[in-house]
Amino acid sequence: MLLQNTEIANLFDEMADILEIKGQNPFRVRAYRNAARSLRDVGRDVETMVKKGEDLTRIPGIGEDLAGKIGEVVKTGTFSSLKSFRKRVPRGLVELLRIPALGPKRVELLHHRLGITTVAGLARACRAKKVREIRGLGAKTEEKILEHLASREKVPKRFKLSDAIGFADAIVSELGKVPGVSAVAAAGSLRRCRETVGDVDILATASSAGPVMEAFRRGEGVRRVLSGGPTRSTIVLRSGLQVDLRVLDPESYGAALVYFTGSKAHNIALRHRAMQRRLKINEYGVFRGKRLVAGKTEASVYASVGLPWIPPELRENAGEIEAGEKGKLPRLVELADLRGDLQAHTRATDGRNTLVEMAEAARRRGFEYLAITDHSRRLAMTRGLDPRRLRAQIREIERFNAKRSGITLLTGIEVDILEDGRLDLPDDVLGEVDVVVGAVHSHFGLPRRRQTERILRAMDHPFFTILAHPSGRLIGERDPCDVDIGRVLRRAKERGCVVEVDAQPDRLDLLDSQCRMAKELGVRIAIDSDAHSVLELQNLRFGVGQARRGWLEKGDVVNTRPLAELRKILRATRLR
DNA sequence: GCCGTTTTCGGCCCGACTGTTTTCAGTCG
Repeated sequence: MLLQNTEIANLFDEMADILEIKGQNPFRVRAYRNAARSLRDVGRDVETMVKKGEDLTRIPGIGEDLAGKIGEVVKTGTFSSLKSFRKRVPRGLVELLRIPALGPKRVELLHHRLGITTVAGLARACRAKKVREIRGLGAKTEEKILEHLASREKVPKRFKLSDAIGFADAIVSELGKVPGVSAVAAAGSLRRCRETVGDVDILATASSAGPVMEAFRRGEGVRRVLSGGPTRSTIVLRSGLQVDLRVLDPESYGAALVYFTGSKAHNIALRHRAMQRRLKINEYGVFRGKRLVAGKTEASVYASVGLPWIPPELRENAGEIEAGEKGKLPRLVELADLRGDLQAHTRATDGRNTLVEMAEAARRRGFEYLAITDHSRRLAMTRGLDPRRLRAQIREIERFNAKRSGITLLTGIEVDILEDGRLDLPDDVLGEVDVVVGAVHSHFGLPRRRQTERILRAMDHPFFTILAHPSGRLIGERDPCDVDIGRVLRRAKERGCVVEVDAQPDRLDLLDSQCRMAKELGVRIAIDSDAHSVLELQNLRFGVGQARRGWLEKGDVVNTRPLAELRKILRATRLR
């Protein structure tokens, strides 16, 4: 759905890179970058908008000119001014911009003075110590480039949210013990619950910055210190994760938290509002002239520009500011709202705990219900259930529920959606369980039309309850299937079935933008752990984060309902 | 190249750190 947007955004980013290297008007460069970001965030397919003749200039950052260029891309796959600029700038130069310490000025310098046009050429020049001879560059820069080129294969570019949170929590807890520290918190994309995190930003307030900076740079697991000033330091952990620490005055804490939580686009929009009110926002506070007027808390910063506090997950400049202005911010779903979980596995297939262990872990979490949804026979490597074994499990669950142990198990199955859209078990046995979770586990590469029809057909099955991990992506490993998610969600609405946010940290599927689309369509959502062990019930926090990024409220999520109400919803999904 | 309670021209977010400089440009977030 939004593939086309991303492709156009990539072309605009490339144009911005080229213009930057050519030393063009920086504001023109920024216009392309803003437009690219806007396209990625807009949540509507611009290709469709173009074909329907809709007005693209209503998208923020898109004016007459760029609207025309988008039209050109939809028609031809590219736009003519990009093509002519590409001829004037060797393609390799754009790649050089990705190297730390190299920006447009230095790339142009390297090109102009040393004739460098490729990464390989740059590496040769560095080894021959030619780069340090250029005025404005030096030996340190040369070494930094070589070091980066040597290590860039080894280090993953972005970290999964769950991994980054682990590292961040450890550092926050260590820094909290340093004498004189009054507050420590992780900000950045981690706080916004982005599915992956490029680096971690940590803020601290302290009576004196020295000791906390010292503790940070000497901390456990620090591979190297990239920079270290009196108020800011950057380190790289052995895992390759980069972490920034900023130490501030308590009076600035809220302003700094806003600033370093981002997103960048959200902050820019806030500063625009501040400018209109003749205020200035920076990481130290909100200022009228030189006078500090707010900044101790986040709420004070937002209040200074006439807004309520905005939850971090919404801070993407994707409508949250307008919603805040009108008092229409969503009351986002919270982890504590969940009363149960509708996808979990046991040792019957590929889970690591028994049905009773899973039930007790869910009860300890305070859950009222848990659906047991092991795999179906098609997934042979998990020893998927055939009708006989599924019926045996149903009996086992009935016996468990008869004991009234403080939690109710729902019977279920995660049934494979076959290549042609049929389900992997016969209708009669599917009719015997409470929850039929349909999932694609094979033929991920079908062309869009067939993949979409396959899922639609499966959802039309009379006993279909929940569509599991609809895109099938595995973060960093497998791209999403080519599915028309808009069609799938519209059908789910008509059909009355539920669509899942799978909370596994490498799935987080539905994607955030798709959650928002689902909400707008009024599709019912389940946030499921997809736990394969008792520990993995904790995944739910990531699913809730994803749902919050998609603006979902308690009322949108079926497993916030008490059991009796949930049962009604489940029964209503059955077409016979 | 975008945008508008500063409205069709003239602005455009802003501060920290590094490396190279000898007072600052470039990069980064």
